[in-house]
Amino acid sequence: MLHSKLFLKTKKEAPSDEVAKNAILLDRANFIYKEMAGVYSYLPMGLKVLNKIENLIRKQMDTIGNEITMSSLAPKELWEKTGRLEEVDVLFKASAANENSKNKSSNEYVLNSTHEELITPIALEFGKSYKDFPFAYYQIQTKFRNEPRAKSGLLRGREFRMKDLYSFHLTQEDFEDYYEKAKVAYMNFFKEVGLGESTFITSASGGDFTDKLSHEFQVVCDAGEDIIYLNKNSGTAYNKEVLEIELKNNNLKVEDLEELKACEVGNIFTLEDRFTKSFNFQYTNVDNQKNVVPHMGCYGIGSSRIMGVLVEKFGDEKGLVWPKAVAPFDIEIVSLHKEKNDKVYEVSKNVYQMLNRPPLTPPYQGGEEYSKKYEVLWDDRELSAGVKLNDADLYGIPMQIIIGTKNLEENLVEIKLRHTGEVVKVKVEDLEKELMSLWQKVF
RNA sequence: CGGGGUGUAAUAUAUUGGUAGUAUACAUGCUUUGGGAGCAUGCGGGCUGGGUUCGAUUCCCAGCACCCCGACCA
Repeated sequence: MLHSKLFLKTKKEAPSDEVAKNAILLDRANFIYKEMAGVYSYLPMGLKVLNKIENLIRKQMDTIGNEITMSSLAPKELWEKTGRLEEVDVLFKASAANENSKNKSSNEYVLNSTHEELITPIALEFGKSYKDFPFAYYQIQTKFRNEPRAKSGLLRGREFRMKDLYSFHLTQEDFEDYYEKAKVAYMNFFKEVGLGESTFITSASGGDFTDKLSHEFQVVCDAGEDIIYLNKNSGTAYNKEVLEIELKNNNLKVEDLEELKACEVGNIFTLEDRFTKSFNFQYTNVDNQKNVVPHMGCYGIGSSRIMGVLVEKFGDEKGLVWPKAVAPFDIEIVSLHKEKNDKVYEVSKNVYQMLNRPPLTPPYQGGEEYSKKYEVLWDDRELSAGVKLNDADLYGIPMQIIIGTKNLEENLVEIKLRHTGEVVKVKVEDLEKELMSLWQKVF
């Protein structure tokens, strides 16, 4: 991708109305655009990051469920049926009533904050026989919650991206087995996205539905709103709200645990028959008897929140720093050319053509030749060196190849690793080889 | 939802009860190119409503928006 084709203009100054690191850096770098409190649009590079995060989620979820997309808008009757229309006070309700319009429809809708009300009627169509079970569906979608207090950039929004998966089972044993599989898939994802070492599964209260199984996935992060207690010996952690019980159950003292600030990036919990009952979701068993499906589980990951957490954890004073698994590009060529026909420009162009490959698309498998190449952003703008070097640091692309007149006189270019600041000078003809070994060092 | 703070140009800000200034960005021209270049010219501004006043961007009140703390977080 040529930088000149990207539609953006970075900002030198932080926005006056933001304090959160993720909000400031993502705004300055033009990854996101603020529409209102807790509501952001995603600009080209921000969308690339979000998509990469969500594709990593897909990769894991495809091992335990089928992807679908449900509607954002729901008829309010579905929510009435479960009694949650008035119960959930973060619910956005929409009305089609418009006195000035010829369309006299006055239907009322819900902008879904979660999709139990949608998935259960869908599942009911297909889960007719005991032979159909178990099964699971997931989606990655925009959610709407009228948070009383949206805050901290992408960390707590009123409109945000989330993966939600729902599973249906006939026995407790089968449900628990699946629940553990989901945990594994979740931790695999957190490892891949660059948060493996700082993500902990914490037991938590079951919310409004049940006091049974419920777990949160907490990333240790100063910007987080939650407090977790980590048992360093066992590697297990507890949520503040269940601390007392867990201390008792595990025969521990508070002093044995480390208190840490954390941000909840995922949760999984037991719904039992809370929703299958509401919709009278019945299946036929082997004896030709009808029963309500007894076990349903719900599993969420906040993909846009993860983007914010990554910035909070890895961003530095110069700007964003992305793990290579989700960076908008693998490499940025910072081309300090004077004009579009000088030597620096020509060398940059050759390097770009040598290294660049188009973005991977599903199923995300390139050939061997393909795997030796990279997604490259070439800063081909005719701007001063300082602007380009600072922008490159701000974007946080893992590797920079800096090509300028001085080094080129000795046939050298620089490779800079963004996350360590390490700079290596290499001969132009050795560039491809050096890149391959340095790429391994990028986190 | 309770408490606190802030609303001036696309962005960041200054000043003032009487003609609103600077920087960035943007446009044009020339000079520049290894860490946010220089000169010149140009474009562009007081959240909304009410009150006080001869006169309000400034003072007062209300609303709205945004940020922070708390409550909340299905």
